Amino acid sequence: MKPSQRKIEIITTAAQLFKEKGYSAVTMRDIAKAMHIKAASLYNHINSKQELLSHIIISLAEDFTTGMKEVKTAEISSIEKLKKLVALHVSISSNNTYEMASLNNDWMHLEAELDYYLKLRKDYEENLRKIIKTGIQNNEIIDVNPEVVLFSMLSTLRSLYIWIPKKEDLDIQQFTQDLSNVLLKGITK
Amino acid sequence: MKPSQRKIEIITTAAQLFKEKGYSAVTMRDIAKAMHIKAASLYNHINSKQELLSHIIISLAEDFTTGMKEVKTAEISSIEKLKKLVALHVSISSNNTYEMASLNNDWMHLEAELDYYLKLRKDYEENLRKIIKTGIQNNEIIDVNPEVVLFSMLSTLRSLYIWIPKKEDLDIQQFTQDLSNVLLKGITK
DNA sequence: TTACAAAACTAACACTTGTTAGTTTTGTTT
DNA sequence: AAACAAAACTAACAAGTGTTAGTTTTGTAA
Repeated sequence: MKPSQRKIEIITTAAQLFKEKGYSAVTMRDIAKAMHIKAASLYNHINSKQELLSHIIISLAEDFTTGMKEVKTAEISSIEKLKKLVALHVSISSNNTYEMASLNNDWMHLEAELDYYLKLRKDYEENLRKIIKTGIQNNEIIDVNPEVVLFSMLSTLRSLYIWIPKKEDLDIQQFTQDLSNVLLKGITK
Repeated sequence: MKPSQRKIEIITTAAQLFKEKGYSAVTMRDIAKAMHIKAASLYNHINSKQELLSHIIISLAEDFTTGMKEVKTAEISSIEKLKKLVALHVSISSNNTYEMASLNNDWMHLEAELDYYLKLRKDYEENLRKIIKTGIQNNEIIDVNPEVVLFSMLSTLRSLYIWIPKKEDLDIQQFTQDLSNVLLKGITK
């Protein structure tokens, strides 16, 4: 059973508030007020506050997992794979700026689905690590500690949700290109 | 009047808990329990929960401000300035892994000192932006959107506190060197 | 040993939290 | 107009929140 329209509205409102103050600091009364109803009315549509967080984070995490699966099985070079992952992150982040905040900052407040989330994240990181290591073996990527490359890329990609909405008239395609250049080719002449 | 030893212990304990769950999800009873005392006893040493957060964030932010002031007035190339900033972030982050979490994730819960914090952060970002722009004009840095460079560097540097403690026997000097290479020269051969 | 301050304690406060139960309103279909 | 479900409401709960007041314990200096 997929969520009703009203439930989706509640989840979206919750995500917006979670981005501003974090899951723990947002009360059910805050969410209700933003929707111009009373807190108790929310429970005609949802089961718990936790369910809101869970839906926001898990569906996003699964989007990333799906994207990674496509990239890693593609028959392209390691560098091309990394470029595709940059595009994946820009795409998902620009379409889910609120939800990405929860994914990054509130995952530790997951209860029932914490283990599942952690597995998805670990798998994602290991796939990315493999791509980088293969790239080094292939001589596509410089011979530097792969952990540093992994860390640096992932840090930037995970912060996109903060920056994208700050730039009003952002050309997503141009931005993706620029970011790929900076991340892969560096900034030095 | 500088904080007493016991007050420093409370702040440190608080910072550790804030890193795990965030400011809002940590109660005074949590902090007290971690110190094997009762919550009310904390108030013999501190004035409020807010004071804990404020001390953690503001003193760190001022460290960065001090570091930036030294870098920007140094008579070195733009690239050298960026290298110094990488070293500054690695140094502060590795010595304050708990506190850095609050700086990154809980600044919005500051009350009296929110405006001051925002000013420090804005000034820091503008100084970094200036260094990057000068580097582009100097032909030291490739001609790409400086906002993308700023964003990419800062995202990575701000996430150091997550990664550094995960690597147990990390050679800080080597790591600083590797990170500078990856951020400035890129990863492509 | 007495005196005193530092630092712990117990008890309680006013308020906020997520959530439930039961009821009324709203809107649509017969 | 009658019937029914969807979605709002009021009222309340048990538990947890930061903090205060007043008291007792602990450790140290006279």
